[in-house]
Amino acid sequence: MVFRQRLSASARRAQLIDVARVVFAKRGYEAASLEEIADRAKVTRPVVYEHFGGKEGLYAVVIDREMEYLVRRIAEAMASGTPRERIEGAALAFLTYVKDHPDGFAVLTHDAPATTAGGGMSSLLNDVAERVGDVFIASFKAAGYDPKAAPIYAHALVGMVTFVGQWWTDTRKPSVEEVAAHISALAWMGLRHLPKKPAKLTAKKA
Amino acid sequence: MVFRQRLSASARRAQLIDVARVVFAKRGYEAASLEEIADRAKVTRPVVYEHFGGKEGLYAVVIDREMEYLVRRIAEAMASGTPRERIEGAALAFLTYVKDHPDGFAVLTHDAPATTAGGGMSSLLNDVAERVGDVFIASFKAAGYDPKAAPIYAHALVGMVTFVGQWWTDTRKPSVEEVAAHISALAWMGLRHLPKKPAKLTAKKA
DNA sequence: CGTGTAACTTACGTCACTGTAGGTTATCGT
DNA sequence: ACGATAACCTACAGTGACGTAAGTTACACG
Repeated sequence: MVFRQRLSASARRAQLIDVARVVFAKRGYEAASLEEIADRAKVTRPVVYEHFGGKEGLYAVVIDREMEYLVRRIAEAMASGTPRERIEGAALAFLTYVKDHPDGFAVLTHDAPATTAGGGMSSLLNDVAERVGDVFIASFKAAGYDPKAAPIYAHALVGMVTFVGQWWTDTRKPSVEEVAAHISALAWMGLRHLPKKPAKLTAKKA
Repeated sequence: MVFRQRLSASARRAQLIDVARVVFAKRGYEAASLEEIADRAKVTRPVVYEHFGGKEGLYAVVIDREMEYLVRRIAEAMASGTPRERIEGAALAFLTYVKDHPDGFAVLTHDAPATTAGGGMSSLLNDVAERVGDVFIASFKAAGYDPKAAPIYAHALVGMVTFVGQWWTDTRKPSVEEVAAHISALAWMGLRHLPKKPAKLTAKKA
């Protein structure tokens, strides 16, 4: 006979969010079922409805938490330093997130539910790219580049690190520092001037 | 009273594939229903089962067709020329595909069904990146680079163009040639040596 | 030591979709 | 013109998930 522990509202809420993140990561939004989430939390479905109103509500909370965290980390990494250091820092921050929060990353890469009837599905990471784009616009103006091109580069960089992150999740072979060095070398120097062995960035504190 | 045209087996098959691509593009695999596909084709569900055995079978055919086409186009674009021309050609080929076959592209970017119980979901474009990686390994060896890093760059480039392609699908503002010029400039020269206005590649015949 | 409230469960109704069995109609070849 | 066959449809059974109503149990607090 298992002890069916009875948790406080906030504790159960937190636990459900954790469990939901895992399930959404594994199955994607559509294929995930509240049944599985409730089962894993050793609870029945009505509990989930009580706390989050339904599947969409729970998903929204998970997403919001994850986006918040990721964007904050990237923003911190790009807050100071030379342009090159910002790029490398952002790449490292992103890949570190991929390493330390694989489930969260998986949720962000999977399809979001089709909310608005009009368009298709939007990758959550598009939002991240847009925020990066805002940062780029300022830099582009300052450097005399066409600010209309900024979104292109922002999305390109986010796409780079996202795709590499997905690949790295499977292989896990080179360290994130090494991978980040390669990526930022590509982004900064280009294939034309690629160094034989990119120098790793010294790890940041915290 | 609408003429319920009776088609030959192969014609109906072709039509169903076309319709299915649109529906899978809009809804993603999980949320797509054979019901909607059959309705749009002015047919009832059993017809679909007769031809493809079910949802997975139909999806498999759509995917196979699309992958085949995309990979062929990229391979052609990377078949000859200087390294830089190959990069730019590949980017342009990819973006042209995005422009001319938005539904196919959407299908490829959406989640694939979780076939194997073990892992998560695999983006279809990972396969594309792997094939590009094979091409890169040869070039890397020839140029004296570590071939183990080749997959990183391959995935980075595919991710770049994929993400930008997704963004471009929404905005449709700069022409694909312009976008391809920006992307290949980034990939080749890097942010460090970015030109003020990347030169467009002359359009290829056919 | 009761008692009220928060946490949780059992039970139910509904819906959308899948997959299949068996019957119906158009159309092609002769 | 008329059968044979391919193309198609109606109808049904089953499944899994969503969402809700009403009842039950554990725990805090006077």
